[in-house]
Amino acid sequence: MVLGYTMAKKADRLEAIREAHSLETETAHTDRMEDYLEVIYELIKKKGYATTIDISKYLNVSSPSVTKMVQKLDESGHLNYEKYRGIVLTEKGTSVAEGMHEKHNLLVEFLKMIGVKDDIANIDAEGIEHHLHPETLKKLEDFVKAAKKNISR
Amino acid sequence: MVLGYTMAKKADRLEAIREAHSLETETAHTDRMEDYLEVIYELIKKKGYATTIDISKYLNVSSPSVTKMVQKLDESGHLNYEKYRGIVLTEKGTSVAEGMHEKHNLLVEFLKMIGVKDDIANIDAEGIEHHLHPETLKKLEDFVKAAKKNISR
DNA sequence: TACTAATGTTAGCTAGGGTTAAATTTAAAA
DNA sequence: TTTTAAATTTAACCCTAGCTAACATTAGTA
Ligand SMILES: [Mn+2]
Ligand SMILES: [Mn+2]
Ligand SMILES: [Mn+2]
Ligand SMILES: [Mn+2]
Repeated sequence: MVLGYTMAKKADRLEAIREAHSLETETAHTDRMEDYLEVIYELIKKKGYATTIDISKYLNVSSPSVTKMVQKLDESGHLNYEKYRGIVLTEKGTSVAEGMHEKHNLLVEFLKMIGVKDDIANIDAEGIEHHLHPETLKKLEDFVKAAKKNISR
Repeated sequence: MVLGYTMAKKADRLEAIREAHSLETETAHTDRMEDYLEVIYELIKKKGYATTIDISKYLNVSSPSVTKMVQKLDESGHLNYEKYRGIVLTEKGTSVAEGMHEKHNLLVEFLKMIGVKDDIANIDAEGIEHHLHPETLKKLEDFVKAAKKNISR
């Protein structure tokens, strides 16, 4: 059964929190970089290119903030940036962006499934998408898939 | 049925992202403040008091970082702080901390339910707990409650 | 082609949250 | 009660990510 689980003895909450906070981030990029990459990716997918102004519009930040972040993403190898000319995602940047897209997708799908309304599902997905362990992602996928199957039965 | 939902036409992802990023935070406290309050609350619950060193240990930060944040939390009215003496959570601080405790609880419970292992559930809960809309929280509660009922049937 | 409007970038500043090194204060031991 | 050790705080920094104002470039219009 999907929901077969056992109630573990309530382990020390503080130890769990300590464990959670003691992890070093191995990703080498920040949540905010992920947000920018996500938007750049969606813009390129939709219009073929991503302008400073469009990025700033969808992230609700000023254009200088976009320029600065784009320079940083160029430095970190997530995209190639030519001043005044344009942005191209690298393999690396595309991979991160696609990951965000999938996570966001999955989360919205799940949230809507349990009855959360569309706009709120998207708002929460935007926050949660940065904090999913691969294992969690996998289990959530399995769950959503199984739930879909049950519905269409 | 718990999982009755309809597949909405895939609305523009960019618009959804824009909507999500256009929200002003009405909470007046940061995610990090929430983390500190959570740990302080758990420490006091367990030992009766929360020292600088213990807080630093469970958040994996240096003691000066703790002192600084505690000063800020005093300023914001979440706790009363007496230099070198100690910390007492106010009504306001307690309320925030209890909220974190509940959200963390609920998330771990749900994640374990779908098969995520204990330690990873806690790690993800620690990240996600700051990004749950009240509506999402409610639906997740309902879901977990319903799932529990089904198991014990 | 010359001028103007739109777009993009740079400069300089802010706030949040973190660090290490150097005081202070409190607690423990002699 | 003095001396030493532990805990805490302050000082002086760092980095991320944001902003406004000013400047530079590109694109569109006359
Ligand atoms: Mn997203
Ligand atoms: Mn996001
Ligand atoms: Mn937590
Ligand atoms: Mn947390």
